[in-house]
Amino acid sequence: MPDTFFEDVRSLHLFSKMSADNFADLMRAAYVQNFPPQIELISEGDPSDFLHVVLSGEVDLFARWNNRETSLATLRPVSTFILAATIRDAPYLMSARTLEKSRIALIPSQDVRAVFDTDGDFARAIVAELALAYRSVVKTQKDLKLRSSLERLANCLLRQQTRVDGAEEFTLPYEKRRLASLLGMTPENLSRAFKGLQPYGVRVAGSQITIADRKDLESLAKPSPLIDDFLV
Amino acid sequence: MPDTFFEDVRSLHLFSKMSADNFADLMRAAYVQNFPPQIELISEGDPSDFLHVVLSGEVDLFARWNNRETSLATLRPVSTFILAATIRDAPYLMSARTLEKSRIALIPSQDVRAVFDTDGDFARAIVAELALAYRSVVKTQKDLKLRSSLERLANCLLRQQTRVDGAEEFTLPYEKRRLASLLGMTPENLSRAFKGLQPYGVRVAGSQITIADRKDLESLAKPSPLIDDFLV
DNA sequence: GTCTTCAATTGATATTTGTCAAGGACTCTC
DNA sequence: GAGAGTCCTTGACAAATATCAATTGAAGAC
Repeated sequence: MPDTFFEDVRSLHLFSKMSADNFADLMRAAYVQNFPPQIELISEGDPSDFLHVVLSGEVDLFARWNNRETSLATLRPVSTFILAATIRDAPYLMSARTLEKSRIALIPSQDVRAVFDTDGDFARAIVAELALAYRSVVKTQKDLKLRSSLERLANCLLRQQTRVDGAEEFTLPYEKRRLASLLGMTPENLSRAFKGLQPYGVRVAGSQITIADRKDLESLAKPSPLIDDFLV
Repeated sequence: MPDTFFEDVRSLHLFSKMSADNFADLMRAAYVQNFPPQIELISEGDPSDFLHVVLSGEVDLFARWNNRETSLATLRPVSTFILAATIRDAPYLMSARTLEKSRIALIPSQDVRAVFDTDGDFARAIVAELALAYRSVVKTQKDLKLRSSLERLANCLLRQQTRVDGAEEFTLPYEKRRLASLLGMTPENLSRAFKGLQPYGVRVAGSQITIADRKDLESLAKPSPLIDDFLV
């Protein structure tokens, strides 16, 4: 094995409580690969041969239909993806591409399923992970169906500000056109939405965002823990 | 216990493989209640005290924000709901109301979590259920973000036709305004969308739908197993 | 430095979707 | 069968969002 990515993987909630033996079993057939940016790691519809773990870099999950494309999530280290497909032994519903140079650990799906069948702790960890993922998608769906694009952007900025401990000024974690896609709008509309937030004290300079008065922005955004809080 | 709803519950994938003892434990504290139509069973934000099982009738899962409301799913017997909240001991993300007179079994969440911690089979069944639910929401999200409302309706009709074994004529399973909400549009727009499907051979009379030529409608809808197939 | 490239923005316009108000169709009750 | 209630539909209009084309702006290559 090139180096000890073991530690990184083991540190994930998903793997931290399982027995050492079972973890070793999982890691035996796993391997790590480095990918350049803009590589399509998996394509929707493919059989789910591997559970993926982002060790470094950044990965975009997206979906295509009828020549259209939309981003569904962005993954940063250390996190797994395509867990549900692996568990159900079903085809991927999303495609994934690297956004930057990334190290990805690949764990054969059949090993995951085998250990899952014998290790209760692992099964419980998977449950917790899936329940979290499920709730996260439900929140996104509420965001999409209940809010206008301006409101979605406002709440997205507030969430990001919370993530950086409330700093008045911060950097957008995504390219703007991908942010637009994540929020379910076009890049052009995102530009206009940023302008639409100026009256609420939002200043934009490149990817630098300044929120002059959080309360002011909240009066428009009306953030709700049942949509915007990651952990609830 | 009033009668043997045990059998109905036990027949669910979720409970069919767990040990008889553990199932009995779960059922000991469970009870069944009959509700009239239009009763709000649970409200988003409430603590998840019970795992619910629809034994008969019909239940609507919906969400509210800022005086707006949207339907997220409709449940028919026999199925559970609010599993993820129960598992994570987190507040409900959706509200639920009966649409008709319904019998609901209520299983205390703490019992579910307790058995889940000790019964590996139950934990694995929950994993399978959650993975399915997760994938189902992801598909809905793809539907919402990648398709126009006309395309969503077209695919919804094709899915329904598949559900009734391809019959040319069938009945809509929902009230139209709730269908509109499920599809993320207004009732007015749903009416217009039905008209927009006339050129593709869709005939509407009340809740009776006739699809003259499935191929024709598919040329517009472009259904994809990765969005429209329930089991994939 | 200049050039190239690509993302981001802007303006003009088209399409989609929502809103409001009115009317029609249906069921239910009495 | 008349009336009330509800859902659905329709039309006119308004708002939101997308599209297309052109321009600006910033980062890297040379």
